[in-house]
Amino acid sequence: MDSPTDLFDDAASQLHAFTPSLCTSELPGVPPQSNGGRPPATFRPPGYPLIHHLLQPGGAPRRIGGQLNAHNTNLGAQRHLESRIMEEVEERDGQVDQGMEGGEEGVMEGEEGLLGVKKRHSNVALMAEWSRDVLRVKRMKLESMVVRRDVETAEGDRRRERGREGRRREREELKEQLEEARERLQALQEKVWRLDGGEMEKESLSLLPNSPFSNFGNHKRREERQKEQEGRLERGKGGGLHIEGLMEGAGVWMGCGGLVRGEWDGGMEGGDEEAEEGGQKFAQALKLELGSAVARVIDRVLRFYTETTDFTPPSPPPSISFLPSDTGNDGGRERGHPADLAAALALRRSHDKRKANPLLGPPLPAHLPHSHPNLPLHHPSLSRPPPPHPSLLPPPSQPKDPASFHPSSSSSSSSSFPPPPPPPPPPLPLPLLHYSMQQLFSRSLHHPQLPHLPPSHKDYLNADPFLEFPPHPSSHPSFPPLPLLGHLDPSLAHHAHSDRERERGMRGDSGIRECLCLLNQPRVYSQEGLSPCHLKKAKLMFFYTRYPSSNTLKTYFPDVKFNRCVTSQLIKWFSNFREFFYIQMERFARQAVREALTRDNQLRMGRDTELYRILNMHYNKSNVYQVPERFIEVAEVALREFYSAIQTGRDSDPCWKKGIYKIICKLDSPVPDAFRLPGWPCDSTYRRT
DNA sequence: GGACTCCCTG
DNA sequence: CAGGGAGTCC
Repeated sequence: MDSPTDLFDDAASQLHAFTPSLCTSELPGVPPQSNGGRPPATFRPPGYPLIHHLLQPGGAPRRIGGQLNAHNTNLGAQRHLESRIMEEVEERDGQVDQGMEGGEEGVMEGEEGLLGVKKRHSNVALMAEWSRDVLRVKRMKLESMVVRRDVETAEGDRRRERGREGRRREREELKEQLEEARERLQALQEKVWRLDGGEMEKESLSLLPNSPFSNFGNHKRREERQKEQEGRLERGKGGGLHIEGLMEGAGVWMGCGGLVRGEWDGGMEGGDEEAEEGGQKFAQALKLELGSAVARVIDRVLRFYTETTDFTPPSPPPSISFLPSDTGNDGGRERGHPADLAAALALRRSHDKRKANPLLGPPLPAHLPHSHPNLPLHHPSLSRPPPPHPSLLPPPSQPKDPASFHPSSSSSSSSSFPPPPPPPPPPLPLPLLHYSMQQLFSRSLHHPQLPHLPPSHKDYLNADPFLEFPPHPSSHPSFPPLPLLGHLDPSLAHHAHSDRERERGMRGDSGIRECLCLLNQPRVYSQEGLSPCHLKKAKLMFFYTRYPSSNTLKTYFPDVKFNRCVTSQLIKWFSNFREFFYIQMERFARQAVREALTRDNQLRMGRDTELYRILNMHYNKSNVYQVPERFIEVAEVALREFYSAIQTGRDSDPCWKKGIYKIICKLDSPVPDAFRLPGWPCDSTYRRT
């Protein structure tokens, strides 16, 4: 963690372990056990994970941060711009010659134009966008250079014959084309800026005259500017860093510039073999330089925010800090450590972008008591075997139990409703630098330090006996996120952790854990009303408790400011849940009576039954929470009670359901502690990412 | 009387 | 899912 490159690498690796795209379902054909539910190593190899795509021969325009959230209005325009830029590069394939040298100069100056804008633009989010734009331009340049080298090699013989005169003509044509391209780029840039809210200063467009395809030559001017920039960077260290310093000081192209002027140019001036050799050298050096330069940029930006946040909190309580003060001397845990920040940034970003996405990874009840002490296993009116009833201990993974109760069991549709497959994982938001920085920091400031956690919130960081993993965590959508595991059950976390450690080259994740710890802390400001997220949580809670007390509700909705209205609304919700539950039970029980399904196993609610599907659809619509076995047991009890009452004619009594209600209300089980987490399950922090 | 629940209705 | 009436329990 000494060099910025290492730092960047480490942060990226940590991000890797928590990125939402790391879902096997997104990568068909990839054995889950081999990658732990994450993409194959080729997706982002160690070394420069985030810039790997930059170094692909074909440019591999896989946009790391391409998946912006829906409310980012720049997304479309930026993607468009990017693709157009790539087209520009491809258009020049086979045409680019030494004239590009001037184009490179244009890149440099274009960057400076960008940087000049950044200096005036304090918006953090935009800065991040800018940084990506800069990187994109650089990538484009890299690709054009590689393409140029290939073209040079292929056309070497021909060029030898044509001689210098032909090249001169080519160069002139190129200039024209480049000029044309420059204008198109300008138009695209203007579009982007307009989308940015139009608050860019006119000067921001200074990029355009200095675009990558103009201003041939003029090295001297550039060097002077570099010196000037370095000077500014030094000054910035004294009085607060400027964004320009971050970017310029990274010296992304300084090393390459030397190569361009030296070996590359020399090769071009000399023989063709020399040119080829120089080109290869240049390409190699370019790769290396680009990798480290990007790392430096990231590092500087992160460092910038680390330092900036030291003095910019709007009204932070005295005790507030990003990380606990007693986290030891681990470098990765240092307050505001860039790696930590990078990880947290990505988490916050994914959080912000996937508010509406389904949760992933809630627990299953582990060590679940398979028979409740008050569980009515056998109704006297039913000619069933005495308890323990075998149907209350169903094999959880029965693919298809022909004897299971199917609501429309007479039809072939009875088993045609397996639980729908989990929805595809949300797109991968990976960029490190965006408005999420602001989100992260503003939110972090609202989080008290860990030591200030109220006892009740420290408790739920402990192991939870009702947490359980699916048989194949790596491939199951309910696999909880590592941080949650770590908080809830260290032993469970260990298993997942070890896999991730292997993948990440045995790097520690203490830093990211701290960040997640931070994000998991309760909000200082309670919410007045109930949100759809609360409704979602309430529905999932129904899997465990049908009759929660108001105190229980208060416990499990810590981020809600309770008043009479909110309390009664929550209670009303559960009343509605029960109503739906009982209606379904009665409905399917009556159907069973009609079809004379008297055998025990015909009154079961397997996971492949219609009844299960309906209940799952109602309480777990996104189907990303595995219905706990306990709930299935309770539902089966209710089903049998209804069946028994109907079969024996007790349903003629107006109060015939009351006995059933009384039985069911005794079957409540504890709600997993994960439900106590504020923001759960909607907060992406708690999802498998 | 307050809290809670069920039932009905929209 | 919410509103409201009616019933029950403490």
